[in-house]
Amino acid sequence: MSEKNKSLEALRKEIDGRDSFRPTVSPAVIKRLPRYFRYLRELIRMGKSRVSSAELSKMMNVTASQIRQDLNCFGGFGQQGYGYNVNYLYTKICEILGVGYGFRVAVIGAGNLGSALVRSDMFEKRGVDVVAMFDTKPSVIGKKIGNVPVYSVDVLEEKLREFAVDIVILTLPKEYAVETASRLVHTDVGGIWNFTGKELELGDCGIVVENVHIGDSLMTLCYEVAKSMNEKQTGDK
Amino acid sequence: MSEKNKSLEALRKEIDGRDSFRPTVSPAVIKRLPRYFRYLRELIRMGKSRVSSAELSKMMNVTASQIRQDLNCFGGFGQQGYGYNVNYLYTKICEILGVGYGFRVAVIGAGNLGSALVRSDMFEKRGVDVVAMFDTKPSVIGKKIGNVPVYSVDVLEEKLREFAVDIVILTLPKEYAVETASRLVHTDVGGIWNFTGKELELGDCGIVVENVHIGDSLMTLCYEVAKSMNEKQTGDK
DNA sequence: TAGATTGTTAATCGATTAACAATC
DNA sequence: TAGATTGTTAATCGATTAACAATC
Repeated sequence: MSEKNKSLEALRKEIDGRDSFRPTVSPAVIKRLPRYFRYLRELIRMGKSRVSSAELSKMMNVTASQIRQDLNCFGGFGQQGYGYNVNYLYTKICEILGVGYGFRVAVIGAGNLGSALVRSDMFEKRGVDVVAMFDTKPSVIGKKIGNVPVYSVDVLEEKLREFAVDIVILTLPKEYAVETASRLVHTDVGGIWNFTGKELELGDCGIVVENVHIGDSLMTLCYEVAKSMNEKQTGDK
Repeated sequence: MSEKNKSLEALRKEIDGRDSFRPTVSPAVIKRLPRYFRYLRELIRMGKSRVSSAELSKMMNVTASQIRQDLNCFGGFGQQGYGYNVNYLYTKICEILGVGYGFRVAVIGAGNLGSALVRSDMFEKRGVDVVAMFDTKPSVIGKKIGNVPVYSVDVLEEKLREFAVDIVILTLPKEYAVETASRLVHTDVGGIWNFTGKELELGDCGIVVENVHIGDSLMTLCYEVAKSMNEKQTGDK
């Protein structure tokens, strides 16, 4: 952090009376953070220890200006004349994103999608532990899916408490989305990763919701493909 | 379409010499179209035949202004004093997005994710046909996964031609992403829905790419959860 | 006709880019 | 020191919202 930032921070503390402080960062920036995370991992894998915003911008196909602007929202992670230390920057991005915070997740719905997610390396890569799954089907209850035990949804609240679950992943049919979410409101769960297709609006109940619609991405692709076919046909572009 | 728009369209044709014309619509609008698609379906399911931008805005948690602005990018689908006819609007959105165009897709990589996608109702809902899967594992080649036959990647080009595949879904390990994509460049495939984690940059080869990173969405959720925990702890907000 | 609601323009807001002084 | 590259401000660009005239 630069000297200037330090004094600004000090000033803020006086006004604010708090030590820990996360400045409000624009949603556009936050949505880009995981991408930095991925590319920094890649750089580490490649054995690079140093990177400039110009290099990174070429890799990521964005402007160097945007990279510097984005990173600066969280502090001065670079050094003039040198660039960014890859490992340090990676550590910082991890801190910001809560990687290695040890978040504990449970999956409700042990169907195709839920099972596929659990069997992937997605969670491990991000320092997130999958501790339990839940389903209603007797044939899966008591079994394990990729090392994760499956419980009956009847014991949901109990097990969530037992495992100190932070985040719940909903991969059950959309019909059950709302009732399940309302059960979660009375637990200590802090976030819902919602694949049900039913967009949840939990208001100000202390649970953060991320609604996922994979199909939307397919549709925008279809739009682009249709457009490109049209252009080819009409000899355009 | 209003009278005014009609004459503008006529004027454009003169300048332009073409009949079919898709105006350039901003990416922000395009990304919102699938959401309109979903909510219109919901309205149809509910038996509503008419909706105003104000009603829809309440349902979708966006401004009525945005809805009118968005829809108008593609033509005047509404009627002053009345609102929008749900079925007509749905038809139009479907046309724009290529739903019912009969896109044919193939999945390369019959692992957990590929299988889960194929077994979901996502494609059916959007009028997309899954015609083939490909893998290298002898144990799955020749089998069917949810009605879809699995072929060896050795016969990829041949089968893509045979089935007239428009879009390929990549659900194989990221190591094979680039080599597989380069094979696709020499086929008639128009789009790639890429789940490999390796971001593909195919440049101007006529193939549209949509890179999907589900994990990114998990990470932004983690960010928000961490922030919210912090705020609770510091008694903030 | 009166009421309602769109289509559309103009105003605002936010996000990106360019530029350069600060500084390592 | 000179060269490189950040941090940061100012300029530009794009997207959203507000407002209202057009019109069903």
